[in-house]
Amino acid sequence: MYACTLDDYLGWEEGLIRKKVAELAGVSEATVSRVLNGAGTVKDETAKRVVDAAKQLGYVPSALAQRFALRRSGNLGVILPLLPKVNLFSTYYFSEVLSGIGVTAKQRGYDLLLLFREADEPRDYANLFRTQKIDGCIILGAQDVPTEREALAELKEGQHPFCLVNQRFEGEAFNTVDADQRMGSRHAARHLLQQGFRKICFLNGPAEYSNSLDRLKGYQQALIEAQVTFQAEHVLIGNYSRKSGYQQAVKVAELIRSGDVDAVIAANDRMAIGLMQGLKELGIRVGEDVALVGCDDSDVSRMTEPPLTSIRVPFYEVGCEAASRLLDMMTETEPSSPFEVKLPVKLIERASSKTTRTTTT
Amino acid sequence: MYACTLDDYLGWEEGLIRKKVAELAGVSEATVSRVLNGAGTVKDETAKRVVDAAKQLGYVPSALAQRFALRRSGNLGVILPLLPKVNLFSTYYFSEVLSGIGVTAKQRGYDLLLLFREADEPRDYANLFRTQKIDGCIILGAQDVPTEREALAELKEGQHPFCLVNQRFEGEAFNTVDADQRMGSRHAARHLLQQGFRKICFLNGPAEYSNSLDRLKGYQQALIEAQVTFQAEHVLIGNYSRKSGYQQAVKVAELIRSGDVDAVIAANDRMAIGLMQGLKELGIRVGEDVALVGCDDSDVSRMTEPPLTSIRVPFYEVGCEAASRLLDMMTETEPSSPFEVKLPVKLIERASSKTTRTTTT
DNA sequence: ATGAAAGCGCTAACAG
DNA sequence: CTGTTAGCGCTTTCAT
Repeated sequence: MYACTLDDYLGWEEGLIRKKVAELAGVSEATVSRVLNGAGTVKDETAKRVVDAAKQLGYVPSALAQRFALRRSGNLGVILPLLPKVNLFSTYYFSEVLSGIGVTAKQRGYDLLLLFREADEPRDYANLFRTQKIDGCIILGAQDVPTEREALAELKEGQHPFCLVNQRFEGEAFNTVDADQRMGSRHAARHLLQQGFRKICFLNGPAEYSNSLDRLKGYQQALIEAQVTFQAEHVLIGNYSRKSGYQQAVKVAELIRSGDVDAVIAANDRMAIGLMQGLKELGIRVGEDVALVGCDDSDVSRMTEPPLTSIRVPFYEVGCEAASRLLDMMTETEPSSPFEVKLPVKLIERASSKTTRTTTT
Repeated sequence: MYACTLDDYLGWEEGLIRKKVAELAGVSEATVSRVLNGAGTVKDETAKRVVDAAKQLGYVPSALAQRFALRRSGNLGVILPLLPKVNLFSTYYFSEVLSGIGVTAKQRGYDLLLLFREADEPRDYANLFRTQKIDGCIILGAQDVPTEREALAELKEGQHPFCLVNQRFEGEAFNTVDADQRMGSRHAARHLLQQGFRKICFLNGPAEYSNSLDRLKGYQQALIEAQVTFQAEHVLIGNYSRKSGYQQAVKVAELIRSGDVDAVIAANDRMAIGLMQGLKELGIRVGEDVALVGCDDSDVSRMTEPPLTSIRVPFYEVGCEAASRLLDMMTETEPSSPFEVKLPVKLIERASSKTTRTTTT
């Protein structure tokens, strides 16, 4: 439209369109602004003239100038770890959360600024606010390590609105949206217990992720509820990568062969799948010799053989919720109290956790 | 730092920091600007004083104001289809490309603005430039449909720098970075032919994606080179989803049973996996009764049983290349000619394409 | 209901 | 080498 305007071919400067619109509508530039923002009070008839003139000349206000004048970037920052090569996180997880955030932000007139955090890079989140690149931010893949805590404390200190996704920090009242991982692994363990498994091993992720601790707690809780004694040596640790699951297979295989273990819960699908492959190579059949449950219900859980029982987490909704809450907080005038949301999860039963056996040994 | 400054507690306005810095360093505000941008010529000694003063007061220039003054947003837009629910694209693909773009943009001082395109939404890419939200953009998941061609033509008409990833438009000289899909499926077909398979079926994606056509051509070319007659009924069409692969299994099974087909190439891994599952349910074993090759070498190709032979595409590098070329183009003064880059792919042989049979029927 | 004018924080001539 | 000054395009009082 703009490119085809007659005036455009006459060669006048870009910067003068606004004035042209005002002239064409027979009003001042201030009124053009008022109309296009729906702000102030303008007579319907003049408003119409302005809108028409703008359309005719193909005028669209510069978001850049608007935001500068308003001293708001209009951007919601999303900080996330660099994914490729290091496949500790599932791309499924990020895609879903990101989509949720994106759709919500868009609905509310915010743009998404994607900020990759490289592994070695200092976490200077506050600077993003100082430079006015973002008005608020959502942090994915945060870890409970000192540098992260410092960076977040600095954000809070500076009154910068931010929200963590899937990571809580003990002792700090940060805004958080999380899935109820504890309930998830509790369900998983219960599901196995109900089928008669009693020797359940737990392949967890690193303690830097609060999710790992939550899952462990849920597992322990279920055992206690079923009056099964918790055994520390039934807890193994991986790093959420497929490889780490694969490597633990040796250990798990031993436990199975010695009769110490008859079922396994893995803290995510990637490790579950690695474990499955490792066990298979060692001659142990998942779904027959041992039951297995994963976490995340990523798209690969349907693709394994046998299909993997898993905990479905509403990642898309987690993203929506985080963005929505954060934006609320950003648009409110009086400071609201920090939120800590937990979304429900669901056990999806598939063949990997259903053996024909009803009891063990 | 800023939050802890002594002056801060004295309650002066945010907006005056810059002046304070200038005063503290005993220079004008213009010199502060010069120093912080490394522009102009400033005596080393004064520069040092300015840097110190800025550090001491915790002053960081506002990117928002800078960009406004420079009339450049500093943003690289990335347009991509909304992923969740409709799983036609692999999240792996997007994560990799996006990471490549992100890292490259960051190195060159650009920020990434993520723009989700909802399915029903009009493709008004040009407006993003008019509003000065972005200075250039990369388009992922574009399709060869009239509305897309129009939107892109408008961009080109307006001289807006943009680059397509993994999609070319016949007859248009748009900037493109693509993988050599044609060579990929040619390799795939050759690989099968070399092992004695002669009845190779091709499960392709929709024609709206140039990749689909490229892959088909490579497949046909390999057949011709091996003097095997191409048969139109050996080409099936899915929509790149796992489900569509699954659904085609019935048809493929028939072809296999009737002895018309002994190997299959699927245009992506998702369909290959769906097909694999479908065939399995129909009692046909991939890697034994039929050979199968996928495309993308996504992370799931290693997780199937048997592992899936696939075409590895350097998606991360595709992202880097697209961003890099586009940024070059944006920073050059004289208009350069359009580029059309094709990155090499590689066949990754796994068990799904290696049967013990050496010939057929 | 509308116009005039002051600024948002920074850059970039242009002087000196 | 450095200070002065005039904008960048928009919003927003403050008058009228």
